[in-house]
Amino acid sequence: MDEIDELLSIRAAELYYEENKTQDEIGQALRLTRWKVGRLLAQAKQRGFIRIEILHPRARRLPLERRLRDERGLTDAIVVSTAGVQSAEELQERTAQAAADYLTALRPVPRTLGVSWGRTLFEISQHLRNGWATGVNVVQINGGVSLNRRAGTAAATAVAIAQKGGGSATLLPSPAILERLATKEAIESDRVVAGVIELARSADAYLFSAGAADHNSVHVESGYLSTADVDVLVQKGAVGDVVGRYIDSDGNIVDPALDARTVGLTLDELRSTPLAIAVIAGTSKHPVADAVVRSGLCSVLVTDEATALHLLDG
Amino acid sequence: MDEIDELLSIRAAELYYEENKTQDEIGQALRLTRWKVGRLLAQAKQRGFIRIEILHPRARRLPLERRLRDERGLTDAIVVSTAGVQSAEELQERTAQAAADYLTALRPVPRTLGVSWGRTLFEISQHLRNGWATGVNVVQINGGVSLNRRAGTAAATAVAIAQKGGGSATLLPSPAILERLATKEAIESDRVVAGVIELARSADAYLFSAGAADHNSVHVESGYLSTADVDVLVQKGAVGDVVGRYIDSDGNIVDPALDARTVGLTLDELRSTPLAIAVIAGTSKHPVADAVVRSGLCSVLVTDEATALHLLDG
DNA sequence: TCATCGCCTGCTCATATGAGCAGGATCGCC
DNA sequence: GGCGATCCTGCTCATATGAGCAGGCGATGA
Repeated sequence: MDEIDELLSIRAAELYYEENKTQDEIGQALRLTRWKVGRLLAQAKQRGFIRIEILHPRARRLPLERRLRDERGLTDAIVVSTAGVQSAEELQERTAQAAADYLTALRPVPRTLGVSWGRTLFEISQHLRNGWATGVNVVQINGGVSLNRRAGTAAATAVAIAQKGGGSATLLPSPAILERLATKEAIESDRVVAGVIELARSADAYLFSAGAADHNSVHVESGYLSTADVDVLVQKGAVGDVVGRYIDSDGNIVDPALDARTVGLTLDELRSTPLAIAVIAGTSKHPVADAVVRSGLCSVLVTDEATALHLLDG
Repeated sequence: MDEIDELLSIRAAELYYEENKTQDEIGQALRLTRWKVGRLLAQAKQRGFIRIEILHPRARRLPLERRLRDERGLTDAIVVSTAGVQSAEELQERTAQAAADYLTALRPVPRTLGVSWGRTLFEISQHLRNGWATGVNVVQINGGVSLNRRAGTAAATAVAIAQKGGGSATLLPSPAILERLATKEAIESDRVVAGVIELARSADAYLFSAGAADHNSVHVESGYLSTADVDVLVQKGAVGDVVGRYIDSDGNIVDPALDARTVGLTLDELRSTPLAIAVIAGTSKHPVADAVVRSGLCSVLVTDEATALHLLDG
């Protein structure tokens, strides 16, 4: 296309999209046939001169979703738009809303849903509507008895999801990470705990997020890890955690000893489930999102536009 | 419209604009009739959920142009898009390009074109193509013999416009501002100078820019005014200058004594001409652009999107 | 309870747009 | 300069979209 056609296609686009003229009218104005105008418009679109954006907190990016499915082998993907987002909190909220929408629309409705806990999961629980499902039982898939004043959000999350879905919650009565391996093994052999974990293994679907490997982690906030612990993990290559287990950029466990002290479903168990829904948004989580998707930890990903682009770039 | 319809309209817009589905297909997917889909899309547009942008350096904003004509009484308006502009220079370039395009397309072709000088005018002269007109004579409308090393850009501007338009330039051989009123009157009574000014008065069209009242002014750079002089003018209410004459926000001369020492067409002469093309772009020129348009100093305005919005806001 | 109003729905018909094709101009290549 | 290949143009026809309208539905007030 030469420069004249390029300019004409811009003029045509202005008249078509901003002035709502018909291609025929544009043809008369620019002394072209209407077919030529149609072709100019098609070229303007194809060359990216025309940008159409859907500006709405609930808007999604279907082309990115398709690419994630096709190029990253996901069963499904939900990508929320970042257009007009002012803060990280807003992005988090949009993503949580989308995850809640996804759960609500999920068919067949899972009878048992395994959930992790954290800021993202809590927000999802808040965005679910009463009656989002009828009779969904929720089971925690990793340890979540908090050590400090934030105690209870893990439980509150699972309970809220269950109650709003007309079912009940089964909590995993255990810390996330234990100090000694022996204690962890003792807890896991407890009949109640073992039963919960067994139930968790049998869930129809799993919903979890991932944490970045930084000092803002809920594990630091909850007192399971110190900032120094996190620094060590990062040095060993950790990019973040999934259900309390820290992974490197290939999705491998960074510190097997630490992992052995972590209560809950293992990553391999998660990987082998047919419906694992990961909800991961925000710039700080790009590396861990990448690891999760590459190593097949989730079959469904709910994320934001920027993260999706990051995943597809590599 | 209730929330359900709002969400549906977003889903429909995604499928329509991002996935190129027909309204009928969308209807099947969302279990709606195609008419409902059409209405949802219309509402999404009307409520501003859909934003269509034309991304191109040469793109214009026809709705803003129309509003400037209708609401600000301009004969014509050219508004360049600011989408994707990185720097003030880029904006300046786009606007100069648009001014050059406007001149080239102008019908009837002016036989004599009066021009001012400055950075904007120089850039316009550079963007004009050889043969943009056949036989346009150019005449300077304000004094432009520079006092320092930048000497010659005023002349170069007029000459370039004339040469590329297949005509010749008539320069006004006088400084822009003289130190003493008597000198100014003496120069204006000189036969050559008087002849040039007479020719300038008879031009078919005028092309000029406006300067902001700040220390970056070409008058400071050229040595006609000191930064202190500018500060005084600003204190008296100056928002900028047109053909070397400083005006306040109502378009009135700020300092009549200074104005009397300024050589060239007066503002009232400019106001009474049928075709006065002002080219004004950039945030720093918003106040002076406002004054120029409000006081009827131009009949045609070439500007950028942000400036246009500023003009229409008030 | 019922009449009335106004909005919404799904239609018909007119118009706008896109797909595909045959002829012709243009370009490069010898 | 001649020749073929390629691209481009303007058409026909099929499809998609928008305007406008009649009927139905629910809300509202007597």
